[in-house]
Amino acid sequence: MSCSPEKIKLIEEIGVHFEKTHQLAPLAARIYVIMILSPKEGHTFDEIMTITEASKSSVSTQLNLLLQLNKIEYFTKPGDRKRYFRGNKMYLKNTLETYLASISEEIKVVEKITEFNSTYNSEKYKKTGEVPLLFKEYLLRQKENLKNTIAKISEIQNK
Amino acid sequence: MSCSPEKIKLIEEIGVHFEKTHQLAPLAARIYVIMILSPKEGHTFDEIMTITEASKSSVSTQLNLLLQLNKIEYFTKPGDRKRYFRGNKMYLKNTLETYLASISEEIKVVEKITEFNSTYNSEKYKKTGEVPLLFKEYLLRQKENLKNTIAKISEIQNK
DNA sequence: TTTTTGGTTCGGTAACTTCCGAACTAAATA
DNA sequence: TATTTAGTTCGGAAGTTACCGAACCAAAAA
Repeated sequence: MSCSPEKIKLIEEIGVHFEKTHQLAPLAARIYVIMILSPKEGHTFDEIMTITEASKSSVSTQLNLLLQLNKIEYFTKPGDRKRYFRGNKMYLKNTLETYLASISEEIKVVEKITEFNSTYNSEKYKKTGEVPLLFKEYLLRQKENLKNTIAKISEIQNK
Repeated sequence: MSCSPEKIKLIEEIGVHFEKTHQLAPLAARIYVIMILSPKEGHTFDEIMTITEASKSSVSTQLNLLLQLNKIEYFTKPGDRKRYFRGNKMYLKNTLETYLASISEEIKVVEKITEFNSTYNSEKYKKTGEVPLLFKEYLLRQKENLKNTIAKISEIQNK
């Protein structure tokens, strides 16, 4: 059940990326990558320990965190006490929904900034006013793009 | 030169947001917000110390970091040794360019994941293949959206 | 009933981040 | 020439994060 050198390399590489994009601890990010790069049969707790070379307690904590965040899921087999972990089937949709939430946040922030500047720094705002507007329009287009994509994915996954 | 309660509230509120979205230390994030919410005349080193209630050394370090990151700039007045700090006129454009870089990164990551899964987990990939494709299309549309917005902003700012 | 399996929980620690104070510097002023 | 101004730089303290080992627990197996 050990990993090919190629997979090990990807786990580290994409792991670093996921630390920032998903705001996860290094170990959690690596586990998440393993789940995404693994077949539907999933991995057991022990396999994850071996692949990550991390301790039992750390694996337990981070697995439970990922479960709670809905990034991974597990299934069991009859007459087998072990849990088999894999990426949540909805993980890309969940990712997009997280993006949607943060875009909405960002739109609010931009609105607060432009509102403040247009009332308290009006002479500054007059000169640069168009740029914040273009920025906001960009954010709104992106929000639409996200909503449409989420809708399309829902359509596929609910059929 | 002290701040209105409204501005103080915004500095903290948007500051927390900027810590994550711009990957800045708390103090750096707050200084950046101050710059964005301030008139074109900018603020001096001492004013920033008073508003943030931070030490000289911390303000110095974080100001230089923000300058290096091109998020803020300063100007001087003849016969006045002080520097006047303000948000970089290009800060929204710079923000979008950072977004563009990370989108391009993300596209690469998604490509690596789908490539790996389609060769090593082909049976898994067959069932979920459409979703990663939609995801990638979403990223490409977003990249276009970003590039167009950056172009529009450049047009305004270079005129 | 004892042991093994498949974990969880807790206390601590090592490493990293963030900030501060004190000493320093270079230019301007007295 | 001495002092003030406008910062910079360095060593370290305090707080936070990420991980580990050891003790623990509940269910199943021996």
